Amino acid sequence: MDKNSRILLVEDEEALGYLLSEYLGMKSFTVHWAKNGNEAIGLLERREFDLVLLDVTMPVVDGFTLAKRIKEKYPELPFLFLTARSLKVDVLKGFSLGAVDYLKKPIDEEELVARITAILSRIQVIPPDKEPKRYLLGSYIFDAVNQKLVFEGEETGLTSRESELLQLLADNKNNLCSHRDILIQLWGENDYFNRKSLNVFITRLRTYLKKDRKIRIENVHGKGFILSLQDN
Amino acid sequence: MDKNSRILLVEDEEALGYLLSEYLGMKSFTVHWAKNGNEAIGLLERREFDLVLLDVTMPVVDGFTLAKRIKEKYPELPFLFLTARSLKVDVLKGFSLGAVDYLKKPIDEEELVARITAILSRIQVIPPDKEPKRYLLGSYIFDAVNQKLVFEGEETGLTSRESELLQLLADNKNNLCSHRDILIQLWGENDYFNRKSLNVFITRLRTYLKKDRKIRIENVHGKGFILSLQDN
DNA sequence: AAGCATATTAATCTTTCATTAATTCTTATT
DNA sequence: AATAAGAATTAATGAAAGATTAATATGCTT
Repeated sequence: MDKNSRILLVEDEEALGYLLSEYLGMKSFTVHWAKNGNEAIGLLERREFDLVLLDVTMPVVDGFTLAKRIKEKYPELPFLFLTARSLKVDVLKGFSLGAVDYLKKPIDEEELVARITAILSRIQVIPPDKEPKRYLLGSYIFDAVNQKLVFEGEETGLTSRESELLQLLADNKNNLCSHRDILIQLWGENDYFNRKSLNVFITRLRTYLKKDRKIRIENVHGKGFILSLQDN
Repeated sequence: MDKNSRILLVEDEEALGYLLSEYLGMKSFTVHWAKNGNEAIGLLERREFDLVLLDVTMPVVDGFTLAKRIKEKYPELPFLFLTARSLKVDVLKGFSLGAVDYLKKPIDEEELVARITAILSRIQVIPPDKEPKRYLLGSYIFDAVNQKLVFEGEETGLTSRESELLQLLADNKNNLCSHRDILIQLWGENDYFNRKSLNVFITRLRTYLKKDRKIRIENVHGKGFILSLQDN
């Protein structure tokens, strides 16, 4: 129905993933392509989607497991499977997990678009009042949805990138976030230039956070960053 | 929800029609079997259904034609095709007529049930929640029903759009309303021009609201707007 | 059909922000 | 200590988004 719907594509095969994201992009959907389940989970945490397109056979976190998690955390978010596993038990399992559709590869692209469109047009457009997601970071309160950082009542607006990055770090508080994961999650690609860009954002977050010494962003040389919070 | 749902089956083949109505009946759906398009039309007028299962190839009134009539007269009633015609053009035609699904014969009965169940479970029960019609916005009182904004006894009439927009923002006071949600909610579509239009209205609301500094419409770059109210 | 209120489109100007670049500072390795 | 790679910092840039004002179109009411 409404163009510009945001689709999360979870597909580990390079070729098919590329093909689909290009094709759907052409059809004026906004596509984010996660190459594995963990990437998908991260993206779901910090971006909004209207629909998820799931492969079943994937390493690490398979599609069924991912579907289960989606159903738990985002019960209103429609997802559908696109898979080579056409066994009846798999189909039934897919639907029993709450899938809206179960498509068998190879799928005709036009039919895929028709089915996606059919699904989206049946969705209620009532914005699901997303609760402000807040993190307690020392004396700071970080509101990820509204992109605000509050220190003693004084609030600072964050840009989208700043906010996404801080959220990713906060979700892994006191744990290492590798360059690689950060770049894949937020930039979609892990290359030299994006890494430079990441450094700039780290610096900016540090300046925002320097009012409370208990919280800081540490660097692990050659590995990544840790948002470390000293308790006491 | 899904149990005991009323299904209208439109199928001219005796054998398949019998089989399906028996099977679906066993699964505790209430099935009415129409053997041709005219019968179906008659039944639709006399009874209520939750879903229609349509064959395409039928004498007199074919499935596509029937689908068109259903869409016109009962736009909310979901229908799906079950047919031997698996040509791509037919599939696309089916969806373009508003079908929820398009199944190719022969279909596994269990899968059919799974798909029907999936469709029925997505039928939206729109909660008739009563919106508050009067809002306190700092020193302003906003009366959404009468589209009035009152500041120290002095009232300003708002236009419908202005009022709708302010109400949406007020319902999400201190929380981000994305462009997307605003546009879809108020304009029905999220495109370049409507977005420009939205900007104009934001400007207007801001001029109305500038008598009280505690209330203001903030912009979150690339995301949307926040009606922010400073307490105290 | 004229006149008014309202909504949309257009045109112009301003601001924001991610990225790139340039430079200095750190750390690890030899 | 010398070197190279990684990291931090600051500033510059250009494209996109937003704000504002004005002009046009749409639709009612009389």
